[in-house]
Amino acid sequence: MLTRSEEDHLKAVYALLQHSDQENGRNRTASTKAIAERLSTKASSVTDMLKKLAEKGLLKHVPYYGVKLSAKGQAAALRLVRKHRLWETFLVERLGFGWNEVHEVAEQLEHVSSDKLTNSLEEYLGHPRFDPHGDPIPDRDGNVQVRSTRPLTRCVVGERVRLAAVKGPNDALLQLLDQKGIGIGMVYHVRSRQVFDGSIELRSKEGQESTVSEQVAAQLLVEPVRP
Amino acid sequence: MLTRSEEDHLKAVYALLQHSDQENGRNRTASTKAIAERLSTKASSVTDMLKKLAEKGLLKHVPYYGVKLSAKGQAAALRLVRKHRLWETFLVERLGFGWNEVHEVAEQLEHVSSDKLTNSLEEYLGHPRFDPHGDPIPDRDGNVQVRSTRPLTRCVVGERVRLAAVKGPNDALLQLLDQKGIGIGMVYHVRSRQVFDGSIELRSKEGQESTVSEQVAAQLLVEPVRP
DNA sequence: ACAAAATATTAGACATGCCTAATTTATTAT
DNA sequence: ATAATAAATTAGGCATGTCTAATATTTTGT
Ligand SMILES: [Mn+2]
Ligand SMILES: [Mn+2]
Ligand SMILES: [Mn+2]
Ligand SMILES: [Mn+2]
Repeated sequence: MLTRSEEDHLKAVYALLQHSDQENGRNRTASTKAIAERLSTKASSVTDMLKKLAEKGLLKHVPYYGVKLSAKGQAAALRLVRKHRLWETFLVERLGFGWNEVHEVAEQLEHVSSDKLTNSLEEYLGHPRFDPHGDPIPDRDGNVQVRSTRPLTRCVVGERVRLAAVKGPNDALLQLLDQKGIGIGMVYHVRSRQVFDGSIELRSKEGQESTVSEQVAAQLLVEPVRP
Repeated sequence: MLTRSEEDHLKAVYALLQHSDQENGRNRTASTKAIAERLSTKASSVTDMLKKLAEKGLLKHVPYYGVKLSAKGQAAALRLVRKHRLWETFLVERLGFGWNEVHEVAEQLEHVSSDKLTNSLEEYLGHPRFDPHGDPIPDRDGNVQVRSTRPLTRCVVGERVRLAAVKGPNDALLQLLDQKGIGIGMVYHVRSRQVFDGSIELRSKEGQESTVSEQVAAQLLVEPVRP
């Protein structure tokens, strides 16, 4: 049985390792400071918790270097991520929450422990594979759908892409996207890219034109359109 | 902001006061020992918590006598009861849980704090007025439906009654009722009552006959059938 | 290569919530 | 009315999770 704080620490480590895996090479390690920032605590508190989790065999801690998850820790983190994203999906799909309103509540709901609940919820939602922000929902065995996405900033003019996910589901960013009518799953034609500020002009399949700044484009993860 | 433990203590006090109000006269008080039993803790821990809650103005604590809820405490308890019963309803109605499987999970879910979540859930469920055990769900202002129910043991032969609620939703009891096909809302004709053991024979509107022991009958709360 | 800066850990403290054992107060039985 | 019993509180202790300040180690900049 893990406490709420233990679970949150594991999830933070998992998220940071995901990020660094994607940006730098494989096999990076999560830093104490980054974990503390993500959880709004202090580095010293994180060190304490890392020692505790290492003793429980959930992660490997090399003092002054950082941590990696053990198989057990990875599994626990994935179970939490699974619950978080299933609840987010429930809140948006069934209760009519906006995709920018779900994070805090899911942050609480994810800690409810009942396998029957988690699996029933998944079934009730029709086994969704992605959450409202486009992030993949791990299945009950901890398998995560892998997709080859890249930021919209890496696209060239003329490409057709589908918006797969939003990187840092920040509240203000999600509201901006709502206003522009930009949403997960939509397909866009990259019309132009300004040299001056890096802003990008998009046109949806339905003919809707939108311009996004470079800052926004960097947060939009797109995937190639199949056909 | 109340902690989980504070909330659970308030709810225990509320439940005990409800019980004693119904059985004895009005204005009874909840005892330290009863609270401890209900929460599976020790009396000394309860005393600590009662002092804390009294300082916060949530209840009135007269040492060596017992506690009553203040208006603030009553409101907080009712919010918790509301969430508990809404979640139980969700689990049964939407996720297909059995009515004997919901308590533990609802015990966790009730502590998730988000008014938007609670109210959306209520609306999603179609503003249910009773939970799967027949207990009334307080509305967002803390109003609770009052019904005049009595245990089946107080009925006389020949009466027609509707099963309104199950008193102590004990797991084994609920399973027994499931097996006999007895459920909330069903209307029964009281056919006979044995002098020897107090067992009662019932016949449902649909013609299904069931016999229940006195022990079971004492837990079945019934209300008069409207005509 | 070294000093300065950044990052991490340790030491020591505090709040919370729980426990056991000892003590106080209330209830009950004779 | 008093003694025995039950219930409640207090005292003292422990685990958890957090903090600040002091110290250790690594990384960075020149
Ligand atoms: Mn969380
Ligand atoms: Mn998400
Ligand atoms: Mn609870
Ligand atoms: Mn119930």
